[in-house]
Amino acid sequence: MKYHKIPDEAVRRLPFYLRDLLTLAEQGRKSISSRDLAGLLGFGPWQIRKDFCYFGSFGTRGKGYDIEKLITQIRKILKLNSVRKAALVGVGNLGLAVLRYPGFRVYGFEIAAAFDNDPKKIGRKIGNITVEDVSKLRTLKKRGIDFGIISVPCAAAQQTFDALAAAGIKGILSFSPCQKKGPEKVKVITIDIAMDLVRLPYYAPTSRPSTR
Amino acid sequence: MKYHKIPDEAVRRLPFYLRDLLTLAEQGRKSISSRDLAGLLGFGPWQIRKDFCYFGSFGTRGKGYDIEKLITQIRKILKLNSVRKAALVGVGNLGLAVLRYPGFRVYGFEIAAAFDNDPKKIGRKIGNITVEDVSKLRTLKKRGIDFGIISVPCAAAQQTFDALAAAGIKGILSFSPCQKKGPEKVKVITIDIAMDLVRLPYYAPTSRPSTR
DNA sequence: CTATGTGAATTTATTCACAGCA
DNA sequence: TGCTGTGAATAAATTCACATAG
Repeated sequence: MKYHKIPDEAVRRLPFYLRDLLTLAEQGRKSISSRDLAGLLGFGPWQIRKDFCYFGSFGTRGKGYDIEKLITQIRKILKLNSVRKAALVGVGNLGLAVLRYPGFRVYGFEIAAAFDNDPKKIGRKIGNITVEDVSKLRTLKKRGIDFGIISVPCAAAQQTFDALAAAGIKGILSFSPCQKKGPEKVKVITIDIAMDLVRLPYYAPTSRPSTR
Repeated sequence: MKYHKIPDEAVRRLPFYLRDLLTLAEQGRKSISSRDLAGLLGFGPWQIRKDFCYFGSFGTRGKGYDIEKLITQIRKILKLNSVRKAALVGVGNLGLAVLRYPGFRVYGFEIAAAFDNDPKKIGRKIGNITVEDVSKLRTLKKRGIDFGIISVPCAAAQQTFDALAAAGIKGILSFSPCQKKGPEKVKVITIDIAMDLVRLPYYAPTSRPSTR
């Protein structure tokens, strides 16, 4: 294998590979060919072989890919080989949904703390997490929490972002479009549900106004 | 302007343009140059001019783009020029967050109905929406609801998807990775929060295990 | 003289096609 | 023979550069 700058698109696909491979492993499946995996994911076998080839070569010719080995490799590439801890800021409905969602664990991710500025919420226990005051954010580094999730109202997003950055957080997943990034080395991924929802009508066939 | 097949990436960017343009309009701003808009969005002015050029030419040379006109145009392109209605299925924490989120209106989108299969939730009122039994999904078409949002547990995702498709829904935003698409003409956009969260460590600088 | 609109150039990503290993 | 690994070919998207309109 030669050196390649890894396409961002390939990195974006890795979690999806991991997701389906974990399901396969759970079902007791031991190995899979690029063709079959492609079938599950809905794109071509080339894509899969090409993507894996950017990172190394961990298949067996004539046989396919060993699922366990592949999972280990992708985890390593994504730096999920040891547990990653994230702090959630903003315990509203969305925050609660994230806190209660059990699905991060399987990827090696753990929501390890939750914060809010509402006294009525502080102290409340959700699962094994107790909601803390946002002023405690500075303790994150000490606690080995490197990632943050922002689910606060728009108006509070920028200051939350700044506080997380100041706390030494390395990456942030934000549900608010309202923090316009500062001059940071913090990786930010923003999910704005409206941006996706609003795109549906464009693709809808023969869309008619709902005014009938 | 000549005919162009519109790049999917350009379509994906349009809602973001719309978002920032709406903010500018709200601030009373009347026009903006591709350079300034690019500054807000974090990419180059070429991108913006190129994207708009795929759809027509609605700027004024030497002057910039008229914000109101641009908003109208983008709305038209995205087929958001009349109100679009969506039904939410699955009133859990995530569903509630979506129902309570006031931010879709400004794009011309309205959550017009909510469904669940839990008798304890059916009949409950959230804002001006009353939660209905999922068996009522077949009434959607009649009510002019063309889009669906799936926020049900994984196990129920496939049947929810099928029910929405059977109800004549044109597009679906799903928060579940568990509906593997059938042979449909329904456009599906899936958001899997884990897929984004899990990507953060890859980009994090000098990521160390949190095991110290 | 400013800022759009758009072909052309460049970069990036996808798809192909096949050599080579199990 | 079957399926991977990977250069080469193709397609797509981004960036440039400049003619052109206001």
